[in-house]
Amino acid sequence: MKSFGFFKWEKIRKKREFLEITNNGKKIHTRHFIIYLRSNRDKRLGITVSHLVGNAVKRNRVKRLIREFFRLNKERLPRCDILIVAKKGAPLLNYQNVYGELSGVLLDK
RNA sequence: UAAAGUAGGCGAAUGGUCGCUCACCAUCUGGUGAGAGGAAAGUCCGGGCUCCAUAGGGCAGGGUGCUGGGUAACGCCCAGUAAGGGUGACCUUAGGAAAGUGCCACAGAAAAUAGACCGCCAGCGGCCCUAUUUCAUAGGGUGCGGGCAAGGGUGAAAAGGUGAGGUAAGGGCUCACCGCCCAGGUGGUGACACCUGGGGCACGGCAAACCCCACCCGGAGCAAGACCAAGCAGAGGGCGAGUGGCCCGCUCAAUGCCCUCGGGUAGGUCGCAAGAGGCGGGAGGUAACUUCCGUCCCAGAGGAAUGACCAUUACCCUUUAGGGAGUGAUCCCUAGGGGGAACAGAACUCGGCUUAUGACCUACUUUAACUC
RNA sequence: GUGGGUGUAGCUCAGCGGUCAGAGCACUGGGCUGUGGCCCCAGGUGUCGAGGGUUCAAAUCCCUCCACCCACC
Repeated sequence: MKSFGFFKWEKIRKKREFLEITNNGKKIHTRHFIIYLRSNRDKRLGITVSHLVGNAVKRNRVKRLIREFFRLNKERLPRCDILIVAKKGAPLLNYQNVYGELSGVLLDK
Protein backbone atom coordinates (compact mmCIF):
# COMPACT_ATOMS: atom_id res chain seq x y z
CA MET A 1 0.00 0.00 0.00
CA LYS A 2 2.56 2.53 -1.12
CA SER A 3 0.21 4.66 -3.25
CA PHE A 4 0.29 8.41 -2.70
CA GLY A 5 -2.59 8.90 -5.13
CA PHE A 6 -5.95 10.52 -4.56
CA PHE A 7 -8.80 8.57 -6.12
CA LYS A 8 -12.41 9.23 -6.79
CA TRP A 9 -13.65 6.84 -4.12
CA GLU A 10 -11.64 8.81 -1.56
CA LYS A 11 -13.63 11.96 -2.21
CA ILE A 12 -16.82 12.93 -0.40
CA ARG A 13 -19.04 14.11 -3.22
CA LYS A 14 -22.68 14.13 -2.15
CA LYS A 15 -24.30 17.14 -0.57
CA ARG A 16 -26.20 14.79 1.77
CA GLU A 17 -22.96 13.33 3.09
CA PHE A 18 -21.51 16.76 3.71
CA LEU A 19 -24.54 17.69 5.78
CA GLU A 20 -24.46 14.44 7.76
CA ILE A 21 -20.82 14.91 8.69
CA THR A 22 -21.34 18.54 9.70
CA ASN A 23 -24.28 17.62 11.92
CA ASN A 24 -23.00 14.38 13.52
CA GLY A 25 -19.22 14.63 13.32
CA LYS A 26 -16.68 15.68 15.88
CA LYS A 27 -15.68 19.34 15.39
CA ILE A 28 -12.15 20.73 15.79
CA HIS A 29 -11.12 24.37 15.29
CA THR A 30 -7.68 25.52 14.22
CA ARG A 31 -6.53 28.99 13.22
CA HIS A 32 -7.46 28.71 9.51
CA PHE A 33 -9.64 25.58 9.33
CA ILE A 34 -12.62 23.84 10.84
CA ILE A 35 -12.30 20.03 10.79
CA TYR A 36 -15.18 17.56 11.13
CA LEU A 37 -14.47 13.85 11.78
CA ARG A 38 -16.83 10.87 11.54
CA SER A 39 -15.51 7.33 11.87
CA ASN A 40 -15.86 5.11 8.78
CA ARG A 41 -14.32 1.96 7.23
CA ASP A 42 -12.43 3.98 4.59
CA LYS A 43 -10.44 7.15 4.80
CA ARG A 44 -12.21 9.85 2.82
CA LEU A 45 -11.74 13.61 2.37
CA GLY A 46 -14.15 16.44 1.70
CA ILE A 47 -13.19 20.08 1.31
CA THR A 48 -15.41 23.17 1.60
CA VAL A 49 -14.09 26.59 0.61
CA SER A 50 -16.74 29.28 0.37
CA HIS A 51 -16.53 32.45 -1.67
CA LEU A 52 -15.78 34.42 1.49
CA VAL A 53 -12.26 32.95 1.49
CA GLY A 54 -11.25 34.61 -1.76
CA ASN A 55 -11.57 34.47 -5.52
CA ALA A 56 -11.46 31.30 -7.59
CA VAL A 57 -7.67 31.18 -7.82
CA LYS A 58 -7.27 31.42 -4.05
CA ARG A 59 -10.00 28.85 -3.41
CA ASN A 60 -8.41 26.37 -5.80
CA ARG A 61 -5.02 26.82 -4.20
CA VAL A 62 -6.38 26.11 -0.73
CA LYS A 63 -8.10 22.95 -1.99
CA ARG A 64 -4.96 21.73 -3.71
CA LEU A 65 -2.85 22.20 -0.61
CA ILE A 66 -5.32 20.28 1.52
CA ARG A 67 -5.47 17.45 -1.01
CA GLU A 68 -1.69 17.36 -1.06
CA PHE A 69 -1.62 16.98 2.71
CA PHE A 70 -4.20 14.16 2.56
CA ARG A 71 -2.35 12.34 -0.20
CA LEU A 72 1.12 12.49 1.32
CA ASN A 73 0.08 11.61 4.89
CA LYS A 74 -2.63 9.04 4.18
CA GLU A 75 -0.83 6.26 6.14
CA ARG A 76 -0.89 8.20 9.40
CA LEU A 77 -4.48 9.48 9.20
CA PRO A 78 -7.29 7.98 11.33
CA ARG A 79 -9.91 5.77 9.67
CA CYS A 80 -12.74 8.24 9.20
CA ASP A 81 -14.41 10.77 6.95
CA ILE A 82 -12.57 14.05 7.19
CA LEU A 83 -14.29 17.31 6.20
CA ILE A 84 -12.14 20.41 6.18
CA VAL A 85 -13.69 23.90 5.93
CA ALA A 86 -11.35 26.78 5.15
CA LYS A 87 -11.59 30.07 7.02
CA LYS A 88 -10.67 33.54 5.95
CA GLY A 89 -6.86 33.75 6.13
CA ALA A 90 -6.26 30.43 4.43
CA PRO A 91 -4.99 31.65 0.99
CA LEU A 92 -1.95 33.24 2.63
CA LEU A 93 -0.60 29.85 3.75
CA ASN A 94 1.97 27.72 1.92
CA TYR A 95 2.30 23.92 2.21
CA GLN A 96 4.59 24.09 5.25
CA ASN A 97 1.99 26.12 7.18
CA VAL A 98 -0.83 23.79 6.21
CA TYR A 99 1.19 20.74 7.25
CA GLY A 100 2.10 22.33 10.55
CA GLU A 101 -1.47 23.24 11.34
CA LEU A 102 -3.16 19.99 10.31
CA SER A 103 -0.56 17.43 11.43
CA GLY A 104 -0.83 18.37 15.09
CA VAL A 105 -4.56 17.66 15.08
CA LEU A 106 -5.02 14.78 12.67
CA LEU A 107 -1.88 12.61 12.52
CA ASP A 108 -1.03 9.70 14.79
CA LYS A 109 2.43 9.81 16.27
C1' U B 1 17.90 63.82 -22.22
C1' A B 2 13.08 64.70 -20.11
C1' A B 3 7.82 64.91 -20.38
C1' A B 4 3.82 63.48 -23.35
C1' G B 5 0.59 61.11 -27.41
C1' U B 6 -0.74 56.84 -30.44
C1' A B 7 -0.28 51.67 -31.76
C1' G B 8 1.41 47.05 -30.09
C1' G B 9 4.34 42.93 -27.59
C1' C B 10 5.67 39.83 -23.25
C1' G B 11 2.84 37.77 -19.08
C1' A B 12 10.08 33.73 -17.20
C1' A B 13 12.63 29.16 -18.86
C1' U B 14 14.83 24.20 -17.99
C1' G B 15 15.39 19.74 -15.08
C1' G B 16 14.17 16.24 -10.95
C1' U B 17 10.69 13.63 -7.12
C1' C B 18 5.52 12.77 -5.74
C1' G B 19 0.47 13.49 -7.82
C1' C B 20 -4.49 14.97 -10.96
C1' U B 21 -7.89 14.88 -15.76
C1' C B 22 -8.61 13.04 -20.71
C1' A B 23 -7.19 10.10 -25.15
C1' C B 24 -4.56 5.93 -27.15
C1' C B 25 -1.66 1.37 -26.40
C1' A B 26 -0.96 -2.54 -23.24
C1' U B 27 -3.37 -5.20 -19.48
C1' C B 28 -4.04 -5.39 -13.81
C1' U B 29 1.98 -3.52 -12.74
C1' G B 30 2.24 0.31 -16.28
C1' G B 31 3.80 3.22 -20.93
C1' U B 32 3.14 7.35 -24.53
C1' G B 33 0.84 12.01 -25.76
C1' A B 34 -2.04 16.44 -24.54
C1' G B 35 -3.65 19.73 -20.57
C1' A B 36 -6.09 27.64 -18.69
C1' G B 37 -6.15 33.45 -20.23
C1' G B 38 -5.21 38.25 -22.28
C1' A B 39 -8.44 39.31 -19.92
C1' A B 40 -10.63 32.45 -19.08
C1' A B 41 -13.42 37.88 -15.10
C1' G B 42 -17.74 41.38 -15.08
C1' U B 43 -22.26 39.55 -17.68
C1' C B 44 -22.88 45.25 -20.73
C1' C B 45 -24.27 44.05 -26.07
C1' G B 46 -24.58 40.94 -30.61
C1' G B 47 -24.63 35.99 -33.22
C1' G B 48 -24.39 30.40 -33.86
C1' C B 49 -27.03 26.11 -31.72
C1' U B 50 -31.61 23.82 -29.31
C1' C B 51 -36.73 23.80 -27.94
C1' C B 52 -41.47 26.46 -27.95
C1' A B 53 -44.49 29.89 -30.76
C1' U B 54 -45.35 31.83 -35.69
C1' A B 55 -50.30 33.29 -42.61
C1' G B 56 -50.11 38.33 -42.16
C1' G B 57 -51.10 43.14 -40.03
C1' G B 58 -51.80 46.89 -36.17
C1' C B 59 -51.00 48.89 -31.21
C1' A B 60 -48.02 48.65 -26.99
C1' G B 61 -42.83 47.68 -24.98
C1' G B 62 -37.44 47.88 -25.52
C1' G B 63 -33.02 49.48 -28.09
C1' U B 64 -29.92 52.48 -31.42
C1' G B 65 -29.11 57.59 -33.32
C1' C B 66 -23.63 62.89 -37.84
C1' U B 67 -22.20 60.37 -43.01
C1' G B 68 -20.35 56.23 -45.88
C1' G B 69 -18.41 51.40 -45.53
C1' G B 70 -17.13 46.40 -42.97
C1' U B 71 -19.62 42.15 -40.73
C1' A B 72 -23.27 36.29 -39.29
C1' A B 73 -24.67 40.38 -36.18
C1' C B 74 -23.83 44.43 -32.84
C1' G B 75 -24.53 49.51 -28.75
C1' C B 76 -18.33 46.89 -32.21
C1' C B 77 -14.53 48.24 -35.99
C1' C B 78 -12.58 51.34 -40.24
C1' A B 79 -12.59 55.85 -43.17
C1' G B 80 -14.52 60.66 -43.29
C1' U B 81 -17.65 65.47 -41.73
C1' A B 82 -18.72 69.30 -38.16
C1' A B 83 -18.18 71.45 -33.28
C1' G B 84 -15.25 71.78 -28.80
C1' G B 85 -10.46 71.01 -25.93
C1' G B 86 -4.96 70.95 -26.17
C1' U B 87 1.39 74.97 -27.75
C1' G B 88 1.34 70.17 -30.30
C1' A B 89 1.32 64.80 -31.51
C1' C B 90 -3.77 63.90 -30.64
C1' C B 91 -8.41 63.49 -27.84
C1' U B 92 -13.77 64.09 -26.83
C1' U B 93 -18.76 64.78 -28.54
C1' A B 94 -22.90 64.05 -32.34
C1' G B 95 -30.88 63.11 -35.31
C1' G B 96 -35.17 66.81 -34.53
C1' A B 97 -36.41 72.71 -30.07
C1' A B 98 -40.02 77.59 -36.94
C1' A B 99 -45.41 69.10 -34.63
C1' G B 100 -47.05 69.83 -29.82
C1' U B 101 -46.86 69.73 -24.19
C1' G B 102 -43.78 70.89 -20.05
C1' C B 103 -39.65 73.13 -17.01
C1' C B 104 -36.04 77.40 -16.45
C1' A B 105 -35.06 77.92 -8.62
C1' C B 106 -32.56 82.40 -6.37
C1' A B 107 -31.45 87.22 -8.05
C1' G B 108 -33.43 90.78 -11.29
C1' A B 109 -37.71 96.01 -13.81
C1' A B 110 -38.24 91.96 -17.12
C1' A B 111 -37.04 84.70 -18.37
C1' A B 112 -39.85 83.76 -24.06
C1' U B 113 -46.69 86.45 -26.01
C1' A B 114 -40.80 90.38 -24.02
C1' G B 115 -40.43 94.25 -20.70
C1' A B 116 -39.12 99.60 -18.57
C1' C B 117 -36.52 100.08 -12.10
C1' C B 118 -32.56 103.68 -12.32
C1' G B 119 -31.73 106.27 -16.78
C1' C B 120 -31.70 109.28 -21.83
C1' C B 121 -34.86 112.70 -24.84
C1' A B 122 -38.11 116.56 -26.54
C1' G B 123 -43.26 118.62 -25.43
C1' C B 124 -47.03 120.69 -22.05
C1' G B 125 -48.75 122.90 -17.34
C1' G B 126 -48.15 125.04 -12.61
C1' C B 127 -44.98 125.80 -8.48
C1' C B 128 -40.07 126.35 -6.03
C1' C B 129 -34.72 127.66 -6.08
C1' U B 130 -30.34 130.13 -8.33
C1' A B 131 -27.93 133.73 -11.72
C1' U B 132 -28.32 138.09 -14.72
C1' U B 133 -30.13 145.01 -10.80
C1' U B 134 -37.61 144.99 -13.15
C1' C B 135 -40.16 142.79 -17.63
C1' A B 136 -37.93 138.64 -19.46
C1' U B 137 -34.16 134.99 -20.44
C1' A B 138 -31.06 130.76 -19.00
C1' G B 139 -30.09 126.57 -15.75
C1' G B 140 -31.75 123.03 -12.01
C1' G B 141 -35.66 120.37 -9.22
C1' U B 142 -40.74 118.53 -9.19
C1' G B 143 -45.66 116.86 -11.98
C1' C B 144 -48.39 114.94 -16.51
C1' G B 145 -49.10 112.24 -20.91
C1' G B 146 -45.39 110.47 -24.68
C1' G B 147 -40.71 108.59 -27.44
C1' C B 148 -36.24 105.27 -26.67
C1' A B 149 -33.65 100.90 -25.25
C1' A B 150 -27.47 103.27 -25.79
C1' G B 151 -25.54 102.98 -20.45
C1' G B 152 -26.16 100.89 -15.05
C1' G B 153 -27.22 96.69 -12.16
C1' U B 154 -29.08 90.87 -11.76
C1' G B 155 -28.32 86.20 -13.72
C1' A B 156 -26.12 80.18 -16.43
C1' A B 157 -28.92 82.83 -20.09
C1' A B 158 -31.45 89.74 -21.26
C1' A B 159 -33.77 88.88 -28.03
C1' G B 160 -27.33 89.57 -33.42
C1' G B 161 -21.68 91.67 -32.53
C1' U B 162 -17.82 95.65 -33.63
C1' G B 163 -17.06 100.39 -35.89
C1' A B 164 -18.99 104.64 -38.52
C1' G B 165 -23.03 107.74 -40.14
C1' G B 166 -27.64 109.58 -38.68
C1' U B 167 -31.05 111.31 -34.73
C1' A B 168 -34.57 115.45 -29.99
C1' A B 169 -32.59 111.03 -27.69
C1' G B 170 -32.04 106.45 -29.59
C1' G B 171 -32.70 102.03 -32.36
C1' G B 172 -30.45 97.39 -38.63
C1' C B 173 -32.83 103.46 -38.84
C1' U B 174 -28.62 103.36 -42.80
C1' C B 175 -23.67 101.51 -44.29
C1' A B 176 -18.88 98.26 -43.92
C1' C B 177 -17.01 93.66 -41.94
C1' C B 178 -18.37 89.21 -39.18
C1' G B 179 -22.57 86.04 -37.82
C1' C B 180 -27.64 84.28 -39.21
C1' C B 181 -31.74 82.99 -42.65
C1' C B 182 -33.54 82.08 -47.79
C1' A B 183 -32.70 80.86 -53.02
C1' G B 184 -29.53 79.13 -56.91
C1' G B 185 -25.00 76.91 -58.75
C1' U B 186 -20.43 73.78 -58.40
C1' G B 187 -17.78 69.51 -56.08
C1' G B 188 -18.77 65.03 -53.21
C1' U B 189 -22.41 58.34 -52.93
C1' G B 190 -23.18 61.30 -48.41
C1' A B 191 -22.48 64.09 -43.72
C1' C B 192 -20.83 68.64 -45.74
C1' A B 193 -17.66 72.31 -48.19
C1' C B 194 -17.05 76.40 -51.55
C1' C B 195 -19.11 80.30 -54.74
C1' U B 196 -22.99 83.82 -56.31
C1' G B 197 -27.35 86.57 -55.29
C1' G B 198 -31.13 88.20 -51.96
C1' G B 199 -33.21 89.43 -46.90
C1' G B 200 -32.16 93.91 -42.05
C1' C B 201 -32.66 89.77 -38.78
C1' A B 202 -37.22 86.79 -38.10
C1' C B 203 -35.59 81.44 -34.67
C1' G B 204 -33.08 81.59 -25.95
C1' G B 205 -31.82 76.81 -23.41
C1' C B 206 -33.21 71.73 -21.78
C1' A B 207 -35.30 65.99 -25.67
C1' A B 208 -29.22 61.41 -20.53
C1' A B 209 -38.09 65.83 -19.57
C1' C B 210 -42.55 63.73 -22.18
C1' C B 211 -42.23 63.37 -27.22
C1' C B 212 -41.49 63.33 -32.97
C1' C B 213 -38.71 61.00 -37.05
C1' A B 214 -35.70 56.89 -39.15
C1' C B 215 -33.98 51.94 -38.47
C1' C B 216 -33.80 47.24 -35.57
C1' C B 217 -36.00 43.48 -32.11
C1' G B 218 -40.97 36.60 -31.44
C1' G B 219 -39.76 34.04 -26.44
C1' A B 220 -36.61 31.22 -23.55
C1' G B 221 -32.04 29.27 -22.56
C1' C B 222 -26.82 23.67 -22.75
C1' A B 223 -30.08 23.05 -15.76
C1' A B 224 -31.55 24.36 -23.90
C1' G B 225 -32.72 19.67 -25.85
C1' A B 226 -32.40 14.11 -27.25
C1' C B 227 -31.89 9.00 -25.73
C1' C B 228 -31.17 4.87 -22.15
C1' A B 229 -31.80 2.65 -17.29
C1' A B 230 -34.27 2.46 -12.54
C1' G B 231 -38.66 3.59 -9.78
C1' C B 232 -43.89 5.00 -8.31
C1' A B 233 -50.07 5.76 -7.67
C1' G B 234 -52.74 8.35 -8.75
C1' A B 235 -56.81 11.60 -7.08
C1' G B 236 -59.67 16.10 -7.13
C1' G B 237 -61.02 20.71 -9.32
C1' G B 238 -61.19 24.39 -13.12
C1' C B 239 -61.18 26.40 -18.67
C1' G B 240 -64.49 26.77 -22.88
C1' A B 241 -61.49 28.63 -25.24
C1' G B 242 -56.15 28.63 -26.44
C1' U B 243 -52.52 31.34 -28.92
C1' G B 244 -45.34 33.09 -23.59
C1' G B 245 -47.80 41.72 -23.65
C1' C B 246 -52.65 42.97 -26.14
C1' C B 247 -56.24 43.25 -30.32
C1' C B 248 -58.06 42.00 -35.15
C1' G B 249 -57.53 37.91 -37.98
C1' C B 250 -56.53 32.69 -38.21
C1' U B 251 -56.63 27.61 -36.39
C1' C B 252 -58.28 23.53 -33.31
C1' A B 253 -62.60 20.63 -30.63
C1' A B 254 -58.37 16.19 -28.37
C1' U B 255 -55.06 11.26 -25.87
C1' G B 256 -55.93 19.54 -24.93
C1' C B 257 -54.40 23.38 -21.32
C1' C B 258 -54.16 25.21 -16.19
C1' C B 259 -54.37 24.71 -10.71
C1' U B 260 -54.21 21.90 -5.98
C1' C B 261 -52.95 17.54 -3.10
C1' G B 262 -50.15 13.04 -3.09
C1' G B 263 -46.20 9.43 -4.99
C1' G B 264 -41.34 8.30 -7.55
C1' U B 265 -36.34 9.64 -9.37
C1' A B 266 -32.38 13.15 -9.05
C1' G B 267 -28.06 7.79 -12.28
C1' G B 268 -25.69 7.23 -17.22
C1' U B 269 -24.79 8.47 -22.59
C1' C B 270 -25.05 12.21 -26.30
C1' G B 271 -25.23 17.54 -26.99
C1' C B 272 -19.28 18.57 -26.20
C1' A B 273 -14.71 20.40 -28.82
C1' A B 274 -12.89 21.01 -36.90
C1' G B 275 -14.39 26.30 -35.48
C1' A B 276 -17.51 33.12 -38.78
C1' G B 277 -10.35 28.12 -35.99
C1' G B 278 -4.81 29.13 -35.72
C1' C B 279 -0.14 29.92 -38.60
C1' G B 280 2.46 31.25 -43.37
C1' G B 281 1.97 33.31 -48.22
C1' G B 282 -0.59 35.57 -52.78
C1' A B 283 -4.55 38.94 -54.70
C1' G B 284 -8.31 43.10 -53.99
C1' G B 285 -9.29 47.41 -50.81
C1' U B 286 -6.77 54.11 -48.00
C1' A B 287 -8.55 50.90 -43.99
C1' A B 288 -11.85 47.76 -41.15
C1' C B 289 -12.19 43.47 -43.99
C1' U B 290 -12.84 39.97 -48.06
C1' U B 291 -11.04 36.05 -51.08
C1' C B 292 -7.61 32.08 -52.80
C1' C B 293 -3.59 28.49 -51.81
C1' G B 294 -0.67 25.65 -48.39
C1' U B 295 -0.23 23.69 -43.59
C1' C B 296 -1.67 22.30 -38.34
C1' C B 297 -5.36 19.76 -34.88
C1' C B 298 -4.70 22.83 -30.09
C1' A B 299 -8.26 21.58 -22.50
C1' G B 300 -12.92 19.06 -21.91
C1' A B 301 -14.02 18.61 -15.64
C1' G B 302 -18.69 17.45 -13.10
C1' G B 303 -17.86 18.88 -4.63
C1' A B 304 -15.44 20.30 -10.58
C1' A B 305 -8.25 18.14 -13.47
C1' U B 306 -4.03 21.48 -15.22
C1' G B 307 -0.77 20.99 -8.75
C1' A B 308 3.09 20.62 -4.44
C1' C B 309 8.25 20.67 -3.17
C1' C B 310 13.45 21.25 -4.65
C1' A B 311 17.56 22.89 -7.82
C1' U B 312 19.78 25.88 -11.72
C1' U B 313 19.71 29.97 -15.12
C1' A B 314 17.76 34.71 -16.78
C1' C B 315 14.86 39.73 -15.12
C1' C B 316 14.10 43.80 -11.45
C1' C B 317 15.15 46.19 -6.55
C1' U B 318 18.45 46.68 -2.42
C1' U B 319 23.15 46.00 0.01
C1' U B 320 28.59 44.69 0.66
C1' A B 321 33.62 44.21 -1.49
C1' G B 322 37.09 45.12 -5.61
C1' G B 323 38.18 47.72 -10.26
C1' G B 324 37.25 51.72 -13.96
C1' A B 325 35.23 56.84 -15.93
C1' G B 326 34.26 61.85 -13.97
C1' U B 327 36.20 68.09 -10.21
C1' G B 328 31.52 66.20 -8.44
C1' A B 329 26.46 64.38 -8.20
C1' U B 330 26.54 59.80 -10.49
C1' C B 331 27.34 55.81 -13.99
C1' C B 332 29.62 51.03 -15.83
C1' C B 333 31.96 45.98 -15.01
C1' U B 334 32.99 41.57 -11.77
C1' A B 335 31.84 38.59 -7.30
C1' G B 336 28.70 37.59 -2.93
C1' G B 337 24.22 38.19 0.50
C1' G B 338 18.88 39.46 1.01
C1' G B 339 14.17 40.35 -1.29
C1' G B 340 10.46 40.65 -5.38
C1' A B 341 7.79 38.54 -9.70
C1' A B 342 1.11 41.34 -11.09
C1' C B 343 -4.17 40.64 -12.34
C1' A B 344 -6.30 36.35 -12.25
C1' G B 345 -8.79 29.76 -13.25
C1' A B 346 -12.06 27.18 -18.97
C1' A B 347 -17.79 24.94 -17.60
C1' C B 348 -22.06 24.87 -24.97
C1' U B 349 -19.52 28.13 -28.25
C1' C B 350 -17.90 32.55 -31.15
C1' G B 351 -17.41 38.26 -32.21
C1' G B 352 -16.96 42.74 -29.40
C1' C B 353 -17.16 46.19 -25.11
C1' U B 354 -15.82 47.24 -20.06
C1' U B 355 -12.92 46.57 -15.83
C1' A B 356 -8.18 44.49 -13.17
C1' U B 357 -2.88 43.99 -14.24
C1' G B 358 4.13 43.95 -11.16
C1' A B 359 8.45 44.58 -13.97
C1' C B 360 10.15 45.10 -18.88
C1' C B 361 10.37 45.84 -24.29
C1' U B 362 9.30 47.77 -29.54
C1' A B 363 7.75 51.31 -33.41
C1' C B 364 6.14 56.07 -34.97
C1' U B 365 4.96 61.07 -33.60
C1' U B 366 4.89 65.79 -30.60
C1' U B 367 6.76 69.51 -27.23
C1' A B 368 10.73 71.52 -24.32
C1' A B 369 16.03 71.98 -22.94
C1' C B 370 21.14 71.11 -24.28
C1' U B 371 25.29 69.74 -27.74
C1' C B 372 27.33 69.52 -32.76
C1' G C 1 -27.58 31.07 -16.13
C1' U C 2 -31.62 34.60 -15.57
C1' G C 3 -34.25 38.44 -13.02
C1' G C 4 -34.64 42.11 -9.10
C1' G C 5 -33.27 45.25 -4.92
C1' U C 6 -30.19 48.24 -1.51
C1' G C 7 -26.00 51.73 -0.50
C1' U C 8 -27.64 59.22 2.62
C1' A C 9 -25.03 61.56 10.18
C1' G C 10 -22.30 56.57 14.91
C1' C C 11 -27.47 53.48 14.11
C1' U C 12 -32.64 53.20 11.75
C1' C C 13 -34.69 55.67 7.77
C1' A C 14 -37.01 60.33 4.86
C1' G C 15 -35.86 63.27 0.55
C1' C C 16 -35.95 61.77 -5.91
C1' G C 17 -33.71 68.30 -10.55
C1' G C 18 -33.45 74.36 -7.31
C1' U C 19 -31.75 78.06 -0.31
C1' C C 20 -26.67 75.79 3.74
C1' A C 21 -29.69 67.65 2.46
C1' G C 22 -33.59 66.45 7.00
C1' A C 23 -36.30 63.30 11.25
C1' G C 24 -35.90 59.94 15.50
C1' C C 25 -32.38 57.50 18.63
C1' A C 26 -27.40 58.14 20.08
C1' C C 27 -23.31 61.89 21.32
C1' U C 28 -21.36 66.72 23.59
C1' G C 29 -22.17 71.10 26.78
C1' G C 30 -25.42 73.67 30.18
C1' G C 31 -29.81 73.75 33.58
C1' C C 32 -32.67 70.92 37.34
C1' U C 33 -30.77 67.34 41.76
C1' G C 34 -26.93 66.11 47.58
C1' U C 35 -25.60 62.36 43.16
C1' G C 36 -27.52 59.62 38.89
C1' G C 37 -31.86 58.83 35.75
C1' C C 38 -36.32 61.26 33.76
C1' C C 39 -37.20 66.18 32.05
C1' C C 40 -35.85 71.28 29.81
C1' C C 41 -32.40 74.31 26.66
C1' A C 42 -28.42 74.71 23.16
C1' G C 43 -25.03 72.38 19.75
C1' G C 44 -21.70 69.33 16.59
C1' U C 45 -22.50 65.67 12.82
C1' G C 46 -22.20 63.98 6.05
C1' U C 47 -16.27 63.43 -0.43
C1' C C 48 -25.21 61.23 -0.30
C1' G C 49 -20.78 53.62 -2.22
C1' A C 50 -16.64 55.22 -6.36
C1' G C 51 -15.48 57.55 -11.15
C1' G C 52 -17.07 59.95 -15.62
C1' G C 53 -21.03 62.58 -18.40
C1' U C 54 -25.89 65.65 -19.49
C1' U C 55 -27.59 70.37 -17.29
C1' C C 56 -26.97 77.21 -15.49
C1' A C 57 -27.56 73.64 -11.35
C1' A C 58 -27.24 66.31 -9.79
C1' A C 59 -28.20 62.68 -3.55
C1' U C 60 -31.94 62.84 -7.65
C1' C C 61 -31.19 61.95 -14.86
C1' C C 62 -27.57 58.71 -18.11
C1' C C 63 -23.16 55.35 -18.47
C1' U C 64 -19.12 52.32 -16.15
C1' C C 65 -17.37 50.05 -11.75
C1' C C 66 -17.50 48.33 -6.31
C1' A C 67 -19.82 46.08 -2.05
C1' C C 68 -23.95 43.61 0.04
C1' C C 69 -28.73 41.11 -0.21
C1' C C 70 -32.91 38.38 -2.38
C1' A C 71 -35.71 35.22 -5.85
C1' C C 72 -36.26 31.40 -9.75
C1' C C 73 -34.94 27.02 -12.80
